[in-house]
Amino acid sequence: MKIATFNINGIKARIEALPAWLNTANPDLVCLQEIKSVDEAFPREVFEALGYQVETHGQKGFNGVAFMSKLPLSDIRRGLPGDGADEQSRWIEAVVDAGRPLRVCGLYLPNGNPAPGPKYDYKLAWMARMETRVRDLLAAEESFLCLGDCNVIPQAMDAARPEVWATDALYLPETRETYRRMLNLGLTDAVRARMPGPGVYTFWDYQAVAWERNHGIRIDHILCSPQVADRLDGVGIDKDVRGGDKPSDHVPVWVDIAA
DNA sequence: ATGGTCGGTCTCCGA
Repeated sequence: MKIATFNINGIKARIEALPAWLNTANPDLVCLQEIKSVDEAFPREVFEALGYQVETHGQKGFNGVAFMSKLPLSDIRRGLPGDGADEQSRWIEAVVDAGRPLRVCGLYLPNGNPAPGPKYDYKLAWMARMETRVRDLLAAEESFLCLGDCNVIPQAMDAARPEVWATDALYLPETRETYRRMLNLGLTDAVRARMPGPGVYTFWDYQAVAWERNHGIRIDHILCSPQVADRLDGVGIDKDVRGGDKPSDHVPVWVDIAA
């Protein structure tokens, strides 16, 4: 079973590149971030025609997450628990039925810049809520994945030029400590486990010819529960997508899970 | 050399 994450940076802008990648990569399930669309305006027919069930959790203008799945989904939940006043669409969760149930959490962790400030406070509070959800799922001993744009550069080796990110919300010590504490509960970073760095990136800025100079960072992550880590058959980063026509600034990251 | 690029949108804000 192939499960992927892809920050598409706008569904309207990616209406050609996303189907092209789906046809080539053929994932069973993909978690999308930054759909930048309300649910009613999402062009679901395009993807249903390719055999995908589409489940969106959008909002106007910014953010927004979604699932596209060729396998049946159940228990679909929208929104990260823990703050009823949070109106940002950054979390979607479902159980995918592939012989045995696997819970999939698609996430778009807040960017947090500028730091310090209210946006950084929101990032840290959001991470605390995510940790609570992860603790609950671990306690239940469920098979689950958390995957998406985590907006965290875990280590210096995950940036081509770490010095540039020294004061950035994606790399501040408190960001990395908070993220690491969550992983240390028992989650496996699938890409790091199978692709030891340095030089493994998932994002290249549109600015400053970052792609041409390979000035990338690794911020799109797939975190596996212990039960899923045992079934990890392969991981990949579809880096070539960044060099295609009208690319997103992120590329797809995927895992292959044994049946 | 304090710039540069995208996407979505009440032409600036978020990344």
